[in-house]
Amino acid sequence: MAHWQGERIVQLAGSKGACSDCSLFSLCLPKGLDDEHVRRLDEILQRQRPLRRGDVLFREGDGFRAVYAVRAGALKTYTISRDGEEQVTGFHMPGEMIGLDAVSLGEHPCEARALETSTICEIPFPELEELARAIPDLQRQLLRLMSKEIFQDHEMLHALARRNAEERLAILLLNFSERFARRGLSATRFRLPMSRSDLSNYLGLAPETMSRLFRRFQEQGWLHSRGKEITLKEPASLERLAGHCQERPCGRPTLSGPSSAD
Amino acid sequence: MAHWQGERIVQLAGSKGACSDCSLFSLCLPKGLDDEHVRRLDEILQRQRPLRRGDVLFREGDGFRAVYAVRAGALKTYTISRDGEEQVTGFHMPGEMIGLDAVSLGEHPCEARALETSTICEIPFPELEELARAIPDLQRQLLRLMSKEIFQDHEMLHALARRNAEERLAILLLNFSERFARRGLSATRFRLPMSRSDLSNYLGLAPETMSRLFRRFQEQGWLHSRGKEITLKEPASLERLAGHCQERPCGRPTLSGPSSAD
DNA sequence: CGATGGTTTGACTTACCTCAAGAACAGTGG
DNA sequence: CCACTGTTCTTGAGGTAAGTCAAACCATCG
Repeated sequence: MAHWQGERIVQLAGSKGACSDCSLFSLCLPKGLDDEHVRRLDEILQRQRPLRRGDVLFREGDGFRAVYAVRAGALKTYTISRDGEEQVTGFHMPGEMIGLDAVSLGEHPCEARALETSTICEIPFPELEELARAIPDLQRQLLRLMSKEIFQDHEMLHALARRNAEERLAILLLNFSERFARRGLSATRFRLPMSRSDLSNYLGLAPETMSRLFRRFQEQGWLHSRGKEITLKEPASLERLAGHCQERPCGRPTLSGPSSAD
Repeated sequence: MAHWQGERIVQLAGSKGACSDCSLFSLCLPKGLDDEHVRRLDEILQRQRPLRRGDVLFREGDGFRAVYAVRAGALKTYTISRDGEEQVTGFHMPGEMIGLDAVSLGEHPCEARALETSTICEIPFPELEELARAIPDLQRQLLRLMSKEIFQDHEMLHALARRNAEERLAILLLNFSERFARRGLSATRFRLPMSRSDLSNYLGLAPETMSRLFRRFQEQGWLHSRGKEITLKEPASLERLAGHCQERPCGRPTLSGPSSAD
């Protein structure tokens, strides 16, 4: 499977400090690492890549060498079926991880593309594996991270298989709300970095349906949307809709994204 | 979340030898382990549980202590939403793994139930983690296993979001065909251990639709089905249907189940 | 500025769901 | 071995949520 090397981001920003907000790093800290470990972790987190909107981080079929942590911006990952059709498999916000689905095949089964100007940390996988062996907490964290992604995919399966369009959108909006809130941003006013068609694709709907849904939600007074800017005015109503989907009585995010913390 | 301890399978069959066909074990062997490692691996794979049709391996919310490898029989895993609705998240055949989605939460986010008389290996997770640290190949295998599950879930997302009912069934049938073949069984004649409603639930369809699909496929001469017994008569036709979904030109299983090998 | 691609809106179609009623099947106990 | 009973499966009729098509609208950007 050949790729256009031209479009690829080859340049690695060499210098600058480690991204201390990267998930693996921050997650390990609280567990208490000794200086030597911090230093080594720091070392492999050095490299950063700047991406502009539309830039490709990796293509389907690319050899798997590293996983990536989003520092700033946002990316989407998507598979491409033989007829060229895309299926968005996830949106990735700061602090979240990309590429874990490539470990088993040894190549990336999906493509990752920046939705806006983004910076990401490249974490070479062999080094990470090696280090995980030395640092039990890191190994555990890595396993947790992957496990969480499985768990979230299962919630998404549930949403796609059992929920109607309205419920899916409600789930998604609350999911993003929760992810923004976790980063210390507003849970009710935020900017969705992806297009409506990316959203609709992710939710297994037609773009037209997505558009109609936003209008309906707005008519109900549940939210205000102006382009990508969203203001949730009645989160409770959305929760009522999404509620059916929640696996637990309350509190736990229903469809929390591929975030790093757990 | 309280459970009926009564229905739980508490008894652990003590004695008998390790299950040498369990995925982790068999997967590590080819990589060449020394005797000591084999012995230790053997040790934690000792315990087996016999399950009868309908028996519950673990419930949603159960504390996470171990992962499980299917030795014989078949199980399904499913989440339960607040309104009591089930969503089947996977079918698990011999050599495949259950419970990896529980690592991050520390409790099982889904329920596992035997579809027929089954025996499974319980693999205590702390011991497994510990051993993975000592045996690099095992660590890698574990990461691969989880990565593969993510990858497969993404294929399933694609199927649910972008494929119609016929295509989904074709994909599923070929998937099972491939899984049976891998175990050395016939790829064209097999017995699906689950009910039509489990199948339909998994594929995000109504049971009635499933029934109609089987009839249609039979009318087309693509297969013969008598209850749970399936005979694929024109796999090529099914492949043509499912083909749209394949991520790669050919060869690779489209929606291969949570199997151990890769 | 015009070109391009994303978004909205409306009219129409359809794949799949729902409901309901039989038919086949699988246990269970006599 | 055969009724009996509760499931699961099948089949049909009819409804509807969401898709498709097509056109207008609107941002963004060279």
